[in-house]
Order: sequence, then structure tokens, then C-alpha cells
Amino acid sequence: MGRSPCCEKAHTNKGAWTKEEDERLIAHIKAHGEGCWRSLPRAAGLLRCGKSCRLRWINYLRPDLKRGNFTLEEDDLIIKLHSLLGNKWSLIAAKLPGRTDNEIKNHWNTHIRRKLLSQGVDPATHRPISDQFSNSSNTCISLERRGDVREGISKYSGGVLQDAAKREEYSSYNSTQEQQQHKFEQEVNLELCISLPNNYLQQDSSSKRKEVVRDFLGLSSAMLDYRSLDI
DNA sequence: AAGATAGCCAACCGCGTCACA
DNA sequence: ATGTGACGCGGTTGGCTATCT
Repeated sequence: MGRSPCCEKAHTNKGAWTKEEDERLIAHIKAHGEGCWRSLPRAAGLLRCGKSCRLRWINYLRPDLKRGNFTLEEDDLIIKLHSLLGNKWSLIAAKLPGRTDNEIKNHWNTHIRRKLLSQGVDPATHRPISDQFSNSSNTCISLERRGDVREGISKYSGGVLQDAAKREEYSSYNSTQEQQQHKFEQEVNLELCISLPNNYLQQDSSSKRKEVVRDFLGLSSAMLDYRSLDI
């Protein structure tokens, strides 16, 4: 059984708020204060649901709202907070006086995300995109080596590290394993370069070359065995 | 000048959480 | 302990405006 609707939809307005509705809402809240959103519309003489009133007040009508463009300092703070908190817009908004969670969320999606991407930073993980690519591509494919390093990378790759404790764990993991990981990535990258080895290319007759290419691709031998790949 | 496209942002929707009976 | 109602949050949508072709 689903949750009952928060209001009688047939008798409520939807869409953009009119000036008159705004004035009614402001007047009511000035007189009675915030809260009791469920009963507010009727008391204020508004044909809106309580949710809609609350949203309108919090995101647009509240007197302490700071309108206008975000400053560079605000952008930086949002980025830092997002790296710690993830998409917890209300928590981020709590640290930026005069800004709403909705406003910050919109600003993030339309400006900051793009800014980070243009700087080569993944907005979800706050890590360089090149790192993401090397990690994700390298760990998708399992070669012969199945050591701890690979397991560690798999554990953290591809996901969003929104939990601060996990991030800390990850960063300490990184610091202790970094060299091994780097070495591992280099090795895997080399092994993933698909090209014919020199000894194959040195075959002189074309028919012989076709045969060895077929052999190299694993069509006649088990050299490239898809069963050994973890996708 | 007009249509197409992209960007922006206010508002909506559904779900999770909490308080209370 | 459980059910219900209210609130709050985050994702998504829709419409307006600006820019491009």
C-alpha cells in the first residue's frame, strides 16, 4: 500500500507561484511563524499543498536568503564540502548562510560539475579523471596476477567515496600501497596494449603471417582466453 | 527573423526518517 | 511494538530565457 498523498491534488494549484500567493504565504508566516505546513495552506487561504508552501518559503521567500551569483569562495567551499559529504545538499547548505540546498544543488549541476570536468577532475570522486580511467580499465580485466593490490583497487574503484571514514581508509590505503599500485597499473597497461609481438611480425610469407595472427588472437590457440577475464 | 538548441532554475515527486499515539 | 502522519531530502522535470544557426 502506497503512502497517501500529502494533500488533495484536485483542489491545489501547481506550477509557478503568483505574486498574490507569495504575499499570502509571507503574511501568514510573519504572523504565525514557520511550521505546521500541512495545515498552513488552508489557514493562509492558499490552494497549495503544504509541501509546496514549505519549498516556496525555504527556497525563495525566506528573508535571509542571499540572492545572486555564487562567489569563488562559495564555489571552493561547496567543492570541499562535497568532497567530504557527497550529495548531502542540506548539510552543505547549512555551511553556506543564505544559500538553499536546492540552489546549491542546481549550481553544482550546472556550473561546478562542468568546471571540475574541464579541470580533469571527476565531480563524483574528486579525483583526477585519468586516475579513474586507469583504475577502472585496469581492474575490470583480471590477468594472471590476483594479488592483494588488485583486490584493494577493485574494492574502491568505480564507486563514490561519500563516507568520510571510507575515504580516510582509502587515502591511507593509497599512501601505503601507492607504489605497488602504480607498478601494477603500469604492468597492466603494458599487457593491455594489443599489438603483435615482434617475433610474429617478422614472419616473411603472407600466408604464414595470417596463420600467426590468427594464432595470436587466440582463434587457434588459448593465448587470449576470454574465460580468464573478469568483466 | 525564425526555428533549434542549450542552459538555467523553480517546482514537483517519491521515499526515508522521525515523532507520536 | 507498531502504524500513521508530517516533515525533510535528493533526484528529476518542465518551462522560460539566451544563444546559435
